[in-house]
Amino acid sequence: MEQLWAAPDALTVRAVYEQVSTTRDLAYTTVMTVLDRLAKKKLTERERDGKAWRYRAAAPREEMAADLMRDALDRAGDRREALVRFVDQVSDEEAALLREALARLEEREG
Amino acid sequence: MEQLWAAPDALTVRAVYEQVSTTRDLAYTTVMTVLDRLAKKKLTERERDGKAWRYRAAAPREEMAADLMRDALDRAGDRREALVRFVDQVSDEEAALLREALARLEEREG
DNA sequence: ACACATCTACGACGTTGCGTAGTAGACGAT
DNA sequence: ATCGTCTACTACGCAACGTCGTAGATGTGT
Repeated sequence: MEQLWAAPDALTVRAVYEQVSTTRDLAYTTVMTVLDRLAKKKLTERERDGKAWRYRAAAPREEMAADLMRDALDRAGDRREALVRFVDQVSDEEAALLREALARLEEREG
Repeated sequence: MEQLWAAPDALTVRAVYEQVSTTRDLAYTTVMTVLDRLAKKKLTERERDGKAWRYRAAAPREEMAADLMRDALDRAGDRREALVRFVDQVSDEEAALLREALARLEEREG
């Protein structure tokens, strides 16, 4: 159900429901429950808008992916080894992106 | 239950059980079931040894971590963005390890 | 004021994965 | 024959998840 995050931001339940309805046949309440549960898990934030709530992804997809990568790395034991294996798996393009990201980091940190 | 992988390799159920018993109070059959389930999920391989099976981790902890990192990255949408965020989260030491791993990769690939 | 639509809150049900464990059956050793 | 050791199969409780229904509050049109 995470593809709700593909939408821009701060949507009302109704809006998400309409959106989702185009591809899946779900009840309005189902969408609501999911949104609520995600909010409870802090994966989503919500703010009042009159009677209704507006939900917004607490963090973009990319941040979530990064968090998951961190979690995975933390379970590794030998982080060096894990990182080596990771870059081994990665495509050339991704390796280039990684180098780029690291370069940018270095530059920022001085 | 994954800390069974801390052990070296190719252990019989009995051996794993003995090992685990030192820190946790589990039934022999419990260990067996867990091993069996892990085997079904291909996280472990087994080979006959007389009547019994010997189990071996299909991949070391670090490989598993690397796989998880890959999975996370694949769910990112914008991989560049995800990698940037990832290196942002990472400690200095880990960033260094990453650079090292990338350097090694480059060297190997030419 | 009343009916109707729209929301939220809360509970419920089935499925799945997991940790734990018991029982049954096979087989070798004593 | 009886034990001990193994595997295979089944089961139970629990949590998470996807799905949804019902109840109650509140706003809107006539």
